[in-house]
Amino acid sequence: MTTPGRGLHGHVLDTLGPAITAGEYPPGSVLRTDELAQHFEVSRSVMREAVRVLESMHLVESRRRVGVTVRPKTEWNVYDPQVIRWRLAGADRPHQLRSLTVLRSAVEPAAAGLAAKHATPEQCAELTECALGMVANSRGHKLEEYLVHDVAFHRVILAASGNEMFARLGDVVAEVLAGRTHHEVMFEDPDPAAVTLHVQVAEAVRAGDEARAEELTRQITAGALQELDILAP
Amino acid sequence: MTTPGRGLHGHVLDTLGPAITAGEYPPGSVLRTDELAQHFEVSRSVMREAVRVLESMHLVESRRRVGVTVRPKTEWNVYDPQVIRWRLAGADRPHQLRSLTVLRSAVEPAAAGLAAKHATPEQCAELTECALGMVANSRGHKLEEYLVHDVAFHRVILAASGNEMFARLGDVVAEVLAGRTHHEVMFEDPDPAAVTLHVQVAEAVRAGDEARAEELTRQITAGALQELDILAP
DNA sequence: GTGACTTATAAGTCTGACTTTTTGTCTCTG
DNA sequence: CAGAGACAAAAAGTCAGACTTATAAGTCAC
Repeated sequence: MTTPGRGLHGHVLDTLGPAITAGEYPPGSVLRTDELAQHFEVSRSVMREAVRVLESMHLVESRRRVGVTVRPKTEWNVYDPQVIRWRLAGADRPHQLRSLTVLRSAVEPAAAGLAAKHATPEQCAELTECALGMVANSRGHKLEEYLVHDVAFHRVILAASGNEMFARLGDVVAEVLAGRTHHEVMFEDPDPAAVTLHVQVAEAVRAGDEARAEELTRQITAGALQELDILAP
Repeated sequence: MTTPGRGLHGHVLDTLGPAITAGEYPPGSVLRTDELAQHFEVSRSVMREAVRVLESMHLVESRRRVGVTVRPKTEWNVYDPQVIRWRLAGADRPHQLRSLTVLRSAVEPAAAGLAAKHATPEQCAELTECALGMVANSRGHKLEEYLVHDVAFHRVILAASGNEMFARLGDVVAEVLAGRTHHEVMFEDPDPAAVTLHVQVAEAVRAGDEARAEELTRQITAGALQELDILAP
């Protein structure tokens, strides 16, 4: 996670960003730099820096004589980790979680397949270690410990794929998994079948069995999707 | 494409961004705001805005008493369209194209499957229109016209999936397809088999045949991957 | 060598004046 | 009355300079 509030402009972003991504300002809304600066009690320079950042995320557009206009949702940089975090913290958290889970379902099987081809011995070892950690914490309401190993497992898979675009989705997957454990209904121990699947994926990757690693991971993500459908049909 | 050079800080970014993403400044390199401002002949306020943007892309980190340090590649926001564009324009263009093509291969089949479920009649119509446009321009060195329809086709698929994360990859796919036509070896007419596949995908989506749309799209992206392997084994 | 103190440094912040672009309006003319 | 052109106002953009703050690094006593 990046350091939040590193400076005044960071504080402004921590308020404005969530507000915009939450849809508090409908698309086309016009903000004025000076007014915002007054409202947040910062200088115009600081406010301008904040606006520049929002602009780089395509959340707003700054035009002379007009002001800072909010862009429609369809133009936002929805892959920006900061934007993802803001949206996960806001009202459309469920919708965002669903989008990300669908993305996961597409990416992770492919990543697992590549990992079976490219994973280093170290990564294989790490993978089995994570899987064992999941097994060890799969019973007795040790959800937090389980989560740590689950996140680590998927991070290793994504990194071992050798594709940097996949690797950078590690944070996203972490958010989704953490969200599931912390905010959704997850009082019970994790599904034993899912735990077994993770162990098997680790085996398949170690064995270099591309097709099997992909298929098993597909089953894992299918489970995650199913879980969503049960919670919010 | 976003408007380039919208203001002085934009011009600075157009130079600094490509330089950093091209690896001209190795990770850990320290830049100083004042020096940069002098070098680009802009005021410090402008330079600071540019640095803030680079910081939001995780390309650099600004710390007091130290300066602006370049972050390692692994921390960059590689999904930022701007970063993608910079890297595609630079030296590791081939590497970047490969990464994006692999991402495509994971995402597009899934998107096509969802599109078969969710596409509106209008989107289906648009899709067949695009496919027909591809057929019409598949012979006689009309590569530009073909590209336009090809890009439109994949954009519609991604949008029709109903998943906003998928939809926002439209620009990425457009870049990849354009790159293939413009910069890689592509003197001949497109592969007739690929053209046929597109027509069939349009049919499958219209028919609501999820599995078939997914499988056919998988064949399309597999072809794109194979193409890469031929060009750069 | 270790710890506390000092200092130099570069980012961070604020302010006020000035410039530039753009849009809405107003008028002039056909 | 409509269209073209001139005008004025508004808001972002730019700049320069002074000041503050955090902190890495060096210094000195112990």
